[in-house]
Amino acid sequence: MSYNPNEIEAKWQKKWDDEKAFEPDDALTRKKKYILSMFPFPSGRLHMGHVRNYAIGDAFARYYRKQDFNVLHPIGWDAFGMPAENAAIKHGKHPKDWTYSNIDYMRKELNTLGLSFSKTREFATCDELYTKWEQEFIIRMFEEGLLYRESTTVNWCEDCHTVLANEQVEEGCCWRCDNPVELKEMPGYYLDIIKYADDLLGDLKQLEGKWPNQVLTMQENWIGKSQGLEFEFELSEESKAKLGGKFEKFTVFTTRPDTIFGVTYSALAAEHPITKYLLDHNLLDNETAEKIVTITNMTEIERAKEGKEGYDLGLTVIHPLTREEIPVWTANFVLASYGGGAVMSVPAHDERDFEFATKYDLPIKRVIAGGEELPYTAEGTLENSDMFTGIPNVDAKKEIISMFEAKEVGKGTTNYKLRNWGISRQRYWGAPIPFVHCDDCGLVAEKVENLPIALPEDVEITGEGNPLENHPTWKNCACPKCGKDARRETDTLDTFVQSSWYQFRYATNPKKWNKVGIDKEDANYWLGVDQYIGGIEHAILHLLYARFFTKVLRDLGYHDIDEPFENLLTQGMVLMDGAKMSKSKGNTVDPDALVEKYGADTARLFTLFAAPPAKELEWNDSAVEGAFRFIKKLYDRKEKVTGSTLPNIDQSTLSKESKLARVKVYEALPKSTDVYEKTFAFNTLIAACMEALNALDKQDNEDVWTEGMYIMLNLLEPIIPHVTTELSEMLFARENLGAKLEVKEEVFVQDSIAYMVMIGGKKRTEIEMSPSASNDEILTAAKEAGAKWLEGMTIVKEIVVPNKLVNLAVKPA
RNA sequence: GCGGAUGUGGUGAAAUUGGUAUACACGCCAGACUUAGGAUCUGGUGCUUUACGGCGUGGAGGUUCGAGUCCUCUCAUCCGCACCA
Repeated sequence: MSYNPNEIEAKWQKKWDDEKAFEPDDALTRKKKYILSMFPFPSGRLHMGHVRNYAIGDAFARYYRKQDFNVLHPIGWDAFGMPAENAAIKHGKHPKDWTYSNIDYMRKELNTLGLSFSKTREFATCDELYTKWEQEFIIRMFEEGLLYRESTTVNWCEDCHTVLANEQVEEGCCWRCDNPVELKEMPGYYLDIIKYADDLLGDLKQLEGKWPNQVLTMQENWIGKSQGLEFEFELSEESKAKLGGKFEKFTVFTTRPDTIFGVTYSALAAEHPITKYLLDHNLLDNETAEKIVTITNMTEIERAKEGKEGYDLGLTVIHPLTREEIPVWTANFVLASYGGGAVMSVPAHDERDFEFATKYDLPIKRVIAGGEELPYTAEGTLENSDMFTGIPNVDAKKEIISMFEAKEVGKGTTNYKLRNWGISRQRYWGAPIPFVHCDDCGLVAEKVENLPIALPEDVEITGEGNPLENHPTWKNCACPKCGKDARRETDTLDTFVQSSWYQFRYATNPKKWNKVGIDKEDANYWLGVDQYIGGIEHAILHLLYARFFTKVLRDLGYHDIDEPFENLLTQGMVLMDGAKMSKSKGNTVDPDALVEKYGADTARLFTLFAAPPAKELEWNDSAVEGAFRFIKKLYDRKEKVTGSTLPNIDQSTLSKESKLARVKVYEALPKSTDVYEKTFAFNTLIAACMEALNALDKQDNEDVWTEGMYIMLNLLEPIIPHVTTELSEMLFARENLGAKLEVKEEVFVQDSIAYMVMIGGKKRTEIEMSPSASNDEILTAAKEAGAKWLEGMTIVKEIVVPNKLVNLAVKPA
């Protein structure tokens, strides 16, 4: 019978379902592995990126099950988000219906791939039961002061009609729709991720060697910790008067306190309160005021393109050490969002300040010796710095900070580039933020017993405004505190909140899902995820938020885990003709069609064979054919197997070809361990199996065939589970799939060993030696064989590498 | 600018970590079988040279008996961050 993938695959998928073959043990006693591929957004159809992601995860899960681990390998749906609303606008379908019907369809697609998911732990993040617990966490965070509401400048995407977190802005554009982001002043909810910045940064060390360096560095840069001095510039008496006595001073932050004697001006952001005051009270000439307003309306990216711009504000401050009067400017490169929106400017030792000072003819004062040219930003010794002159700048940093602290006019501080996480979205299809606005009590958290605060279903999704805001009655409620009429918050949570704790939800036994959000014992047993697999695009977004949530939930007592994902594998993209597959480019391959034509095993084999998982995978139709051919060949060779268990083979009776076949088979075996536990190079494991099959084909010993297939089917089961299980059942009653296989060293013992003979560093000839030959015998034979090349030469050095080669270093005699 | 990675046949890629470079697969070439072949099977396939040989892992040096692998410099490509004071 020839290979019929569809029949075989349907048969085993049903059997696995019936047997509930992939449910983890409820008893948390065995050693465990938690294997997780990032869950999909239910967009409607699976794409090849999903196939790759889940094929990799499934191989790990199946491998560790074979090693007797209690394996948790769950799947679910990251189900809230914009596309559901967009679909509603376009097709008039309710986001909820759209989402759940997509889930049903994609679940079927995943089923046809034969993935070994636990089916009892599946959930969608839009399930009300999931929302319920998430809202509880949010309320707890509010109670702990980790969550707050404030009105500030936010990133606004007009296309998506919502606010975006800093992490969701890529080169000034929306991460989802690529629309340029605008700045807007509006209230929002924030999680104090900065409070955890040090923890998030420090624990990256734990992940070294287990996460890709690239991701670790990206997170480190994103957190952007820098240490320096914070101090205050006191305004001159004249300036205080000009500002109506509203301001006495302002705070600046610098990482270069060692250059403080070189300060020749100070610069404020256009959004700085003092700049604002001057604008609001018409204290600037019209032209300057207009220009500053223009700057305020520009994004940071636009400002950067614009070049350095600034205006003298007509104010002065007193230098804290020299007591000199220094002019105050506003400058477009001073960021309102960092370090208080004000800087001390040292043009001699900072490139930006230098450029600015040169443009506006401001004084430049050198205070660090070294190099000819200014600005000089490297290390050196202080000059023109009063009592600190002559001190190396590295030491001066510390001394100057100490001096400020002693005088109580400043202090050493740490600043982060990381901004607090804005989690509110002005959209319908998300988890409602469980707060209430009361005229008397202010912002009040909903009572936990009232959770979940569910979305109303009778909404009109038009794309205009926030449907919750527009709903006639939903937002009316009683204040949880005083009982008076109050208004429900109509913002919903960022979808990244859901994906920040889903790994704990899977770990919680579904029997407890009604009672708890996260079960501590379950979480402590299953977490961290032993192998997490997903796209590099989440290097900062999801992976940073999930790390943050893990630490917060730990501190709130839900579990004791520090890091959610122990090992991270970032898979490469699937490409076609060098470009990412996408509907708009029309260069997609439909997984359904692929499975239909070749079967899931071929789809899986190809994606794992064509490139190592971290690299990009270039689609290649003929290579898919090649994968299919290999499986067919494997299937056809069932005829060669005569035994039904692992045979005992007398090595001495075998032909050279049979011996070689055994060597190839037993080389593939340890490769498997290596690949799953160290290198993740599935392509090399598959290649090793192909070599073994090729070598088996060159001989005809039945026992060697039986042994070879017994082992190979075991090794290939995590990759091509259907055909291997089918063959294993036919040939070995599935005994080999769970068998503990061990390398038989005698297989590698050779009758004779081929030594390469190198003379003068070049490969010249080969000699056959008995394994028992001494170094002297080998050398003698080598010299004899290489006599032709040794003529007229003196041997300087003789090297024998056991079982490998002889190298004779020579020079002309 | 800062940071991270990657450079090996026509292509995707290997190389037990310093020991026969190009395994495995795709493609290509030749042959077999076939009414036919875009099916299947067999063999070949780094470059160069008539040959002996020579040259080959982005480039240039170095260490070593021996370097894709280690060191120094350099070039190119990709990715991330980007006025963070």
